[in-house]
Parts: sequence; structure tokens; C-alpha cells
Amino acid sequence: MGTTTQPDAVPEPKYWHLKTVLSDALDSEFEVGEILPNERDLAARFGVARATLRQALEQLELEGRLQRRRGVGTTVAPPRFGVDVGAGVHVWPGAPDDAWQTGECEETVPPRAVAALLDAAADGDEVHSVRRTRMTHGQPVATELLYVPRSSVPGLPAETLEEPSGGSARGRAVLRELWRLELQGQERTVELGSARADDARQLDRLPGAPVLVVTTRYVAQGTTVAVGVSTYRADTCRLTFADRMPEPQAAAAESTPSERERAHGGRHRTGARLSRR
Amino acid sequence: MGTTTQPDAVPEPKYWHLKTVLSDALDSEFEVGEILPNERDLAARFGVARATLRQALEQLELEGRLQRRRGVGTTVAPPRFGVDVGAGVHVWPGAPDDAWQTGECEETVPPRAVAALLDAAADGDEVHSVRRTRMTHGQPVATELLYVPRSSVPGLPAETLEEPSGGSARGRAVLRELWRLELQGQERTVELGSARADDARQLDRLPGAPVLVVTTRYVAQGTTVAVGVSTYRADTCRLTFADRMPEPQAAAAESTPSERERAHGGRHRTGARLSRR
DNA sequence: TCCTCCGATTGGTCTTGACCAACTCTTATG
DNA sequence: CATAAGAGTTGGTCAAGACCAATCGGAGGA
Repeated sequence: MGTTTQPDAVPEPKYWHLKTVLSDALDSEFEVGEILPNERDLAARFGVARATLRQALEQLELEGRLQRRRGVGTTVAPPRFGVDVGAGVHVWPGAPDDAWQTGECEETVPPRAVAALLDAAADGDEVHSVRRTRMTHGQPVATELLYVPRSSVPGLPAETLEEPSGGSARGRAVLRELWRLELQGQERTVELGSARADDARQLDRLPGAPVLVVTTRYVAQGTTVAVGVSTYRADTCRLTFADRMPEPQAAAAESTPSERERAHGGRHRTGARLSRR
Repeated sequence: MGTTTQPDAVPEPKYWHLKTVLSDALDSEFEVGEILPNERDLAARFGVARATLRQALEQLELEGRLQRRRGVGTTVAPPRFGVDVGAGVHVWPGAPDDAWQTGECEETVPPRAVAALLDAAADGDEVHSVRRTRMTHGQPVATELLYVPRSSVPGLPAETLEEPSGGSARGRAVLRELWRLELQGQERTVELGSARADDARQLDRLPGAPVLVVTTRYVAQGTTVAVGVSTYRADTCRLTFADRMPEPQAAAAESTPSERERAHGGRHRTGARLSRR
């Protein structure tokens, strides 16, 4: 019972089939930013329960194809934008308005996992910490917590800590400006996580939203002098890492910033099958 | 209504509260590999509908804390293991049995997104492609598709293509051995995706399972000569990137391979509150 | 003109109940 | 003793319905 009408080999889940149908429709019949019919209508139109429809929508949202907001509706999300995370050169076109916003410095006890990475801090020790937020395309895409054990920066006047550079800067630049740390290198890990309540609020997402957690270990003099934990919105970001990339000649200029090709194909025609009414 | 008994500020969703309760229980009362009570029991025990319980379990599975298998049960997952992805040195303890398994070379039309990255292939062109699988800790953690346009390796005897190195090797090593390509550098992007049916099968997961998609762009002579698309299980893997990391003296030897600390704290006591019966 | 309030709309949460599919273990059978 | 057939267990899918919470827009009042 479907449109493909296979013999009946493996009964594909309804929501899975629904997802592919919607996905195709998204490509062919909708514009970015366009608003879909509401869930109750869609469910009725496909002859499924709302829960089933929602299962498909959830998948699509996870893939960054949709954006849902309570009280508003479900809209077609723009393609993910590349967010440079590596230490190397910018290669993928970065957003023109990509900027970090640095908060105030505090004294906190870092999470256990962070403490384990810091050579100079025992479990339970308080360390300096700064919260930062990364804005791109007019929206927050990441929050970061930077942890610097006191012993990494002994005898630093509190003044310096209260007055950060105030503007955009890469993590290592902040470490230099705030604490005059000169780094030798860094090491990063990326993993999937779900947003904690505080991070979710800053990212304008609901708690539990999928995020990419980037843990950076800053190294100087052979020891880990700082650790940064960045939380990126997984639905809108594609992290890019470049290590000693020679500037590509032609390929780099192939398209303008924001509107990059999507992960697995993506065109934007127009039509009117699923459109309103 | 809850255990925390806040005044009643923001009514925390039930499944969210449930998730934290379960998460704590996982830390304090269960061993890795232990099997939880079944969903119907758990739901009854917490006085919620099974659907609600499942919402909490889904979150925990997404975070890599649980593993669920139909017909078997829900088990406590081991901590994520770090999987080295960068071009640099191994720093995080890699698994002793980490190995790539290279398949046969075929001729395929790469997905549009890949073609867009390949300088030497127009949309629709066939290119060489090799499927590879990465095994770690006795299970498949990633599948990869390597795309090499013919013009990158003109006039290569088919023999070479049919007989890969047969064993473990990093991506660039494969490119060298298979096609004698010497690379200048590479660039990677990481994004969240959901497993396609074929990848899911290879990863022993259900279609739609969350994966980390690593797209690697191999560069030689200033052009992109190959593109690799790796699909990592997001629930079991933590990708690590190291660029010119100086070997840390003490910190590197702090713990033995597999059993690393978990992302946000994690100890393993024993108890018996939720345990069977 | 500006503001506030209220109601309609939309996605988010939760319940109950049912059946399906993968798996394990027991039991019957050769 | 090995194998096959069932039965029972467990997670996966689906339905139908109810209510909650965020949002937006218009009506009404200052």
C-alpha cells in the first residue's frame, strides 16, 4: 500500500516513506523560507496519524531541511552553512557576518570531563571561565565555554579578565588577549550531543536539540593550558576543518557565501502540489 | 508535580525530567552492558505512557548512553570512543583494533554534492569509487565512499584498481596505493545526518540513525583530486582532530585505550534501585 | 497613535490501545 | 544429539484524541 508498489518485500515504515516523499516535495515544490501546511492538514492529506507525520518531520528537521516553531509553523530551512572550526585557513566561504561575542569572566568548577583534560587543575578546582556566543547569518550558531585553570595564568590582575576584547575573535586570540597565552597547537574532538537547557536558550532552540559539541584542548609548553567546549546547532551548521590547505585556484570562487550546495543534492524549482490549500 | 518540587515556574516536560532521572540512574545503578527493565515495565514504574518513556529513551540513545535492540532489550552503552579523523598525529588513544576494510573499485556517478567538489568531473560523469568500512572495538563504526575522477588518474591499468591493499590504511594511503596519488593536503567538513538505508545496514543500525558525515576533499597540485564521504555512527563515536600536536608528556598516558571518561561526567558504582524486579 | 488584551492558529506533550517484527529460549522432533 | 517449530519477550510502528504553550494578529481602549 504505497505509491512505489513494491511486491511487498520489506514493509518500509510509513514515516520513512513519508519522509522521502516530503523530502522530494521540499526540493521541487517549495522555496527556502516557505511555510508548509500545518501538521494536522498534512497528516490528513497523507492519511496518517499526526504522530506518524511528526516522526517524518522530526527526521527532516534533524537533517536540517525543516525548521519548526511552535505557534508559527514549519518552514523550509536554508542549506546548512559552513562554519570554520579548524585552526587553519578559511577555505570554505565563511559568512561575512561571522562573529564571536565574548561575555564576562567568571570562576567556576568545570565539568568533570573538562577537568580531566586540564593538566593543571584537580577535580573540583575552580578555574577561570568565559562564555562566548558565535553569531552567523543573523542568528546564534554556537555557544562556547572556555576554561582556563588559574595556574595557567598565575598572578593575573582581575581587570584584564573583566574587560575582554569585546568583539569577534577566534578562540586562541581570546586566550592571547585575555590571558596573554601563546599556544603551540590544539586538538579537537567532535561529537553529537543534545543541548542542555542553558545552551538551548542561547541558541534559540528547545532543550535536547541536537548539537555538535566541539571540545578543544589548547596546548602550550607541552601541557593543556585551556579547554574550550563549543556547542554548535547541528541543524544549521556544517563544521569545516582545514589543515594547511593551499588556496585552491578556481574551486574556491565557485559560489558566493551563504547559498552553498546542500549535502545530497538540492535544487529549487517551483510548483504547487503541496502548497497551501 | 515532580521530585524537584519547584514552585511551578516552567512546567518541565515529563520526558525531559524522566530523561535526567534515568540518566542519573544510569550513572549510579547500572553497569555498562547491563540490560534495563523493558519499556512497558519502566513506563508503569514511572507512571507514564510508554510513548513518553520512549521519548526519554530516544534522547538517551541519541546521546550514546543507551543501546536498544528490538527483541533483545535496552542496554547501557559503553562510553563513546575517540576515533581519529584528522591528518595529524594520533593523540587520543586510538583503539588497538582500529582498521579499515577496503572493498572493490567500481565506476559510479557521484552524488551531486560530491561532483560539485571535484574539479575534474562534470555533473553526471562516472568516476572511480571505492567503498570502505572502518571497524573498531569489534563493530563497524563508519562506512566511506571514496570518489576519484578518472582524469585524476589517467590511463591507469584496471588491475591496480581491482586489488586494493587489502587491509587497514588511512584514506590518503589508499589513494597512494591504489592510484599513486601524492597529496598536498585535505580539508574536512563534519555535519549531522541520518543514515541512508545502505549505510545503516553496514553500520548495523536502523535507517535514519544519527550519523556524523565527514566529507574530505583531497588536494594535489592545487586541485581537488578526490573526495571521500565517511559516515560515522554518531552514538558510539567521538571524532578527534589533531593538527600539529606536540606529543603531550604526562597527559597522554593518563589512561588506557578504550575506557575514556565520558563527555559530561561518568562514574560506575553499583546499586539496585531500578535493577530488575 | 500606541498599547493591551484576547482569541485563533500552530507546534509540543501526553495518553491509551493495538499490532508488527526481531530476537531468544524452550520444546518437540528427526 | 542436532535441528526445527513455536511461544513468549522486547523494541518499533501506528492510530485517534486530548490538552498545553508559544505566537501572531486584530479588536478595543487609553
